[in-house]
Formats: sequence, C-alpha cells, structure tokens
Amino acid sequence: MLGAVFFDRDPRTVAKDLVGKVLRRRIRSSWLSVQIVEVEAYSIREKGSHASLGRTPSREALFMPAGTIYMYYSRGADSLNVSCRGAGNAVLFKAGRPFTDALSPPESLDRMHELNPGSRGERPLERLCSGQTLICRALELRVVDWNRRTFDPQTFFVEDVGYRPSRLIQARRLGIPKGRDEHLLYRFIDFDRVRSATSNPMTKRGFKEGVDFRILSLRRPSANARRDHFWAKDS
DNA sequence: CCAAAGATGCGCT
DNA sequence: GCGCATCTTTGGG
Repeated sequence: MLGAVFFDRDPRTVAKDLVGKVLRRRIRSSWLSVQIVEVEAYSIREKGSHASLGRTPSREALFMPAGTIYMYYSRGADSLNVSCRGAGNAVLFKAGRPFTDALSPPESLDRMHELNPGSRGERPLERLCSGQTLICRALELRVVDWNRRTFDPQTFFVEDVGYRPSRLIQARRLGIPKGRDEHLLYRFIDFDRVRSATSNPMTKRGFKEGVDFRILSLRRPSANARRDHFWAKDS
C-alpha cells in the first residue's frame, strides 16, 4: 500500500508517479481493482484548484496531512482526490482501466459492471472507468464514506504492481474556466492506454504540441535532469 | 438561486 | 470522431 510518504511530495510529482498504480477496493468479500490511466495535479497557488477558492468545511480534507482522501460531489456524481505536500495541494483521479490479477479475478469485472452500468447496455470494459466519477461509481466510493479519511489496507488503498509507463502525455487540465490557470500542464495520461482516458489531447482539435500538451519519455536517463527540463517553464 | 476539477446522447463534419 | 445541449445534485453566495 502507498502510504503518507508517497503523497507527501509535490502534487505534480505524485500525479506522474500515480499513473500505472492500482486502486484496490474491497466490496464485501471481493476486491475490485482499477489501474490508473489519468491524473491531474492541483496546487493552492493556482486558481484551478478548489483550495484556492478558500477553506470551507467541505474542502477541509485538502488542508489535512498528505495522504488524506478528499472527495466532493458535483454535477450529480462523486470525485476522488488525495491531499499532497503543502496545505491545499492534491491530485485528482481522472480515469482508469479495470485491472485483474490474483486478488481481483475476472469475476470482479462483473461486479464493477453492475456498480457502473451504462445507460444503454453494458459499457465497453475499456471505458468502464474512463472518467473521474466513473471510477467512483465502479468502486462504490462516496463522499459520505471516504471524505477526510485515509487509505486502509482492509478496504481501500493504492498499490504499486510494478507497472511502469514508457511515455506520458502531459496536458492541460479539463473543466478549468478561462482565467483560472487553465494553461498549466498539470494533467498526466499513460500514452499507451490513452483509449481509456477521458479524452486524447493528441487528437483534440486546436490542441498544439508544446503548448496544450507534450510527450514525456520515461526512459532511464537522469531523473533529476528530466524533472528540471519538464518543469522549467512553470511559474 | 445557480455554478460546479461531469457524463451522455444526438447531430454533424 | 467532434461539438453542443441537456441532464444531473449539492454547497455556498
């Protein structure tokens, strides 16, 4: 299980490292699993974040220690975040892909389809968790149960299963109104699994490489050199 | 009251 | 495959 130490870092670093990790959720006796495909980072220092709107009871989790679950309800559905280093900083889980292994056998997929049925027939497996609220539906995660709580190895946690993406797409975040730091490239998508992401920045009309998105290769040259290069243009 | 880190269907290019 | 209207439910002004 990834603990507080994992989340006690810059939310952009946490977001990048979360791509490929697996959400584990126990419903009664069966474990449901979703591998993370897309994540967004939010900082209190920019206007896209909920934290920048002020500290209120419903946003309190954002200001609690790194690793605290922040859930909110908007437009008829729940969304999942985790607080990171720096009061008000967090990552938002945007999309994932159903995952099976010894802990979550193929039958677990049936349970997820039940929890998140399509309005017209069963969803394609590849699109079952391709949205922030779809993840929450498929894993039965709700604000009343999980907001302000921490991960728990008995019922809900994040696991490193050893998967390492070869490339990430770094892009603008979704749903950020104009003037709210919408240009920041704080969204990260597994290049090889973009079909399970909310949308594909590379094929979006009007999106230009180097402005609206960029490709990060995660081959193994100096991690520090990479990081400096990637973030050199941030304010 | 109404905007909100959204999702869906339907119509189009 | 994309854009836009429409549906959604709650917290906060």
